[in-house]
Amino acid sequence: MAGKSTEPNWLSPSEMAAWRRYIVASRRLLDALDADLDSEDLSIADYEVLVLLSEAPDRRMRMSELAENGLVSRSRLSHRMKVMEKAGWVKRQNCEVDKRGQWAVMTPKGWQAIVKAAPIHLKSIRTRFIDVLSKGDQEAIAQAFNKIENNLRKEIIE
Amino acid sequence: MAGKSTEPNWLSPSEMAAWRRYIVASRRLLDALDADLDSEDLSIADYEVLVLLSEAPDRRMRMSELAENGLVSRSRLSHRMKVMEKAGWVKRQNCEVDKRGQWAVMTPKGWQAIVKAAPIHLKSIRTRFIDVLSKGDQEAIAQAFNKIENNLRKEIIE
DNA sequence: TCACAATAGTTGAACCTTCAACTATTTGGT
DNA sequence: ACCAAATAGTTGAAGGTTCAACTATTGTGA
Repeated sequence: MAGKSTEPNWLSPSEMAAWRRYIVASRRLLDALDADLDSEDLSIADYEVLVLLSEAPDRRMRMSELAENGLVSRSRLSHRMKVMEKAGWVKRQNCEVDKRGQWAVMTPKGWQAIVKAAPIHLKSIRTRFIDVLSKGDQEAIAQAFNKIENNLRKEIIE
Repeated sequence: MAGKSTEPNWLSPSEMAAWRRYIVASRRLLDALDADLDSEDLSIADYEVLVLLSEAPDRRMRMSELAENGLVSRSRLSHRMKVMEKAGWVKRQNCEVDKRGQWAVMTPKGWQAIVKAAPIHLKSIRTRFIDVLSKGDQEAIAQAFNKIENNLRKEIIE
């Protein structure tokens, strides 16, 4: 541990390359995926909420569980839910077991929306991500981001 | 090309793993990096604008060039600039050569802000990304995301 | 030179997200 | 049983982003 903690420990050129390419390409990629869903009037965020509900038993989930699995704040989900409810994709129901709670329930219309959007989004992921990469690339990414996530998770616990 | 175009071409488990880990870890990573800059009252977006300016000749750049290099819309940059100008980090100057144009100029205060924030952000990138990965991981990421970006770029031209 | 298209940049409105404060209910300790 | 703390969820305000419309200037071709 030589050197003052305030001295920047600059990235080497190859480290910088990895970081920069990751950041720049990721931003473009996400923008493209979002744009691909424009035709369905869905954002990626809303799409993901619908996917989570579609996979849940009875296509419903408690608000807080949905927020956690979707990696969004409760507040954000609450606001979003109001919009999605108005669009007719979901509705909310009181939870009998825990009277503080709410169920987020997917409606038939929500199901239709996701069934219609899924092939588009899937194709989008394929053409922009999966099909561009070799099997080896994919494995390397899975492994690398697994490490990154474990490392982040570790920090929360400490 | 067998099958109707509307039939989802589902991802295989290993493809899904690569995609999911990438998306989930990326979101967490970006959140963590943003949180690390909270102490400096900077968002990553603003930090990046300041870095671009700090590296430019005379620490100034035309608005449209700044927008393009920073991967943000002109409108967004314009709005952001107003806030950053109020914070004293940048100022705007008329461009004599092109009278439609504006220079975004970094102020000494802006320079100080970035000098102070850089070690923090760098350390953040190191501990959460670079140092977690092997040299091989880093190379694989650089290569993979290079492919992704080239593929995206290709599409724009077509 | 004139007219028309393209470019630089800004603006306001609509929309989305964050943050802190709030209500209501449940849990845990004594 | 009681009370304090924790949890579920919502809300409004403040701030950020997007979108389309707008002004001003520059480039281009006849």
